[in-house]
Amino acid sequence: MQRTNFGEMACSIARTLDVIGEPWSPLILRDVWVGMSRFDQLQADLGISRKVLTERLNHLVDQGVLERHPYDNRPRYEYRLTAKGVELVDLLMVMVGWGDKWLAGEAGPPVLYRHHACGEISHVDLRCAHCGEPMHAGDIDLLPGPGAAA
Amino acid sequence: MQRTNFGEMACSIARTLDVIGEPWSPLILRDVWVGMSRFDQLQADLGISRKVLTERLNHLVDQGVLERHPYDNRPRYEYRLTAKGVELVDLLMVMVGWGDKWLAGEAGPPVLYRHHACGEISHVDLRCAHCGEPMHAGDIDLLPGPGAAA
DNA sequence: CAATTGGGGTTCCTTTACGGAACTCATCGC
DNA sequence: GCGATGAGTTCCGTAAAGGAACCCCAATTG
Repeated sequence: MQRTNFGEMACSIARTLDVIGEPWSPLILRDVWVGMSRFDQLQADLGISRKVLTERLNHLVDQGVLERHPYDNRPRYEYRLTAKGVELVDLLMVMVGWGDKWLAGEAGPPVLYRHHACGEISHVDLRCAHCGEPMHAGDIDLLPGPGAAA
Repeated sequence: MQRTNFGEMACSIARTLDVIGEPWSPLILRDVWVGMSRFDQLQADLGISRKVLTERLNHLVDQGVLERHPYDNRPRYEYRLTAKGVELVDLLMVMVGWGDKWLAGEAGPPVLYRHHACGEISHVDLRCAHCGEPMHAGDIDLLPGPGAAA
């Protein structure tokens, strides 16, 4: 398919896509997040080809998003989220929020979140890390940062 | 590529990927978000093949994420975000946040956000829509929802 | 009024990557 | 010793990305 390399672009969106933008990668993270951690489990749950699953897991491990943990004396491994990977779950949670709102249809959302702090069924909302007020597309100005392209 | 159809899965992540999971789609949304709206502009800025750009734009319009607006008497169009598309920008903002933190390196982030409400350079944080407390991977329990697979 | 330009796509061809099934390899438990 | 199990690898057919060339139409330009 001869895919363009997004990792070289001066854009954090493109760079993030270089890590998890390939087909299946977000779904693999989702499964690992909810506790599915072994090769055959993932393969069966996703219905992904074993070849592609191998490629994706290697890439995610290379990128420091997943870690391989031996769990037996044999060459058997579990995949776990690293700290870097755990923070990617934020992205998944936002995807879930958008998909629940715009794509779930009559049946409603497939999964609900209960928030530990308040005990309620809820979902995520984006806030400014500085002042705590809502922060969405129209609430910001974009400025060139230090890593901007020359 | 004979890609698996994510849209049929009972998972809001998979369904969202069905809308914007193909290569380039998030970058197209980014460009439209920052005001780049015409075919040739997008093509030149992204370096994407015209064929693929055509396919992606059609798909995003079909999915109700972008709208085509004529801007001349000739057949000339601008692409704009719909309400559904504007809310996808949340996803982009979270990707930026993660990429800035984990992938920007020495040079620092390529782009900065100034939040209108407080005037500060900031970034997004995920909060519970119900109680306003932080809401990340470890702060929730997952429960089956009404649209769960049988 | 013919020639050029520019936006917005098609068409065609080559290269890559996905899907699926079969196969390998090492180690247990029996 | 013998099948079962986990974790991959190999191989082939097909579909999708990349790239360049081409097309259509309206408005300038000379």
